[in-house]
Amino acid sequence: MRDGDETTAGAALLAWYDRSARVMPWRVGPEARATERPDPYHVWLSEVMLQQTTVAAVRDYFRRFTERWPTVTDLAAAEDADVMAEWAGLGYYARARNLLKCARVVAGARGGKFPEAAAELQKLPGIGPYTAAAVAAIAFDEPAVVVDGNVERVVARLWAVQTPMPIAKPELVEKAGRITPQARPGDHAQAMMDLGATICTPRNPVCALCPVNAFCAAKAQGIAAELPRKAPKAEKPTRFGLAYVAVNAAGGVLLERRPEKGLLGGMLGFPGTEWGADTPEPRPPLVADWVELPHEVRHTFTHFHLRLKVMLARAEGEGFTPREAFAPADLPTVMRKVWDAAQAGL
DNA sequence: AAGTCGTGGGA
DNA sequence: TTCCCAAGACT
Repeated sequence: MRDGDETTAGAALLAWYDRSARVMPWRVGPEARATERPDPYHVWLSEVMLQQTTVAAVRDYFRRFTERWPTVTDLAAAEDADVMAEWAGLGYYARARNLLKCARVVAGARGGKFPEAAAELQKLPGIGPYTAAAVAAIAFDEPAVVVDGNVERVVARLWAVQTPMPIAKPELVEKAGRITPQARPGDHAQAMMDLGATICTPRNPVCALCPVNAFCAAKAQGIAAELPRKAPKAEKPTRFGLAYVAVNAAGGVLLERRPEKGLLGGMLGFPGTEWGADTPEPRPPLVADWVELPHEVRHTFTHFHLRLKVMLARAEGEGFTPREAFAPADLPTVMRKVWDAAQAGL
């Protein structure tokens, strides 16, 4: 990309977007774009769900949330447990806790209306630099500089930035600002992200189909696939633990609500040991005839692998969740795997 | 300011 | 199987 090309490249990108924007439940279609503004609640909700999460994974969650809670005021009035259960399986559960906090601020102090400026949006729980800029641009037409992983990659390639991530971040933000137009900033941001998701992909970018390939320094140098550069990742350790599945005669299940902070914070789970470097000592939640299941559960989190031995027993006692109040879909995935494993032993 | 925090799909 | 990683935020 050369100085002066920004306007031309931006126009080519928008033209491509008008042709081939992907259809998503939270987007206003091209036919209505001239007359209809996106619902800020929908934009915010989708952007929070999309943090570090693929479009394919988000779609059904977005539909269920908006069907169940059509407005931010409805969401603000929801029970915590219902929101956490609806979020179960999507991951990064702090997002759900902050989502609810944010909804309650907006529905309360702000009378149900989101602030329109990126600087104000960023003060709300769960809204960082990216999400604030994205909501301001898409919902409120502010020419905010929207920088996510896609934009970083596209910009690094357009300017052939060799600086490794995350050191290159400020430089990439500055360059992203150069191609951000005053008009249609929301469509521009979504165009950059669509481009990164479908053409300017991490591996095997399809430069031949790229609407801005004529301006791309990395393509000219034949190094598009190598950018952005990044430091090698640390190896993931393996942790070990025990999980206890107790079922009573009525089909009730022994579950516990995990602490608000930390891994799987605020979610339901089976009682168990800590997860450490070695197989821990047994620590059953109640006295029963525990049987170890033949297959352990394996699950990988962001920064460690987990192997869980699953202990199963039929037992009676206090604190069981009644059969009709328990849905496996309300559990985070690792706990749903434990439940699935237990089914084989029942 | 590095570490923490999920998951499912693709290569 | 294993690795990579996706529309990041929080501490």
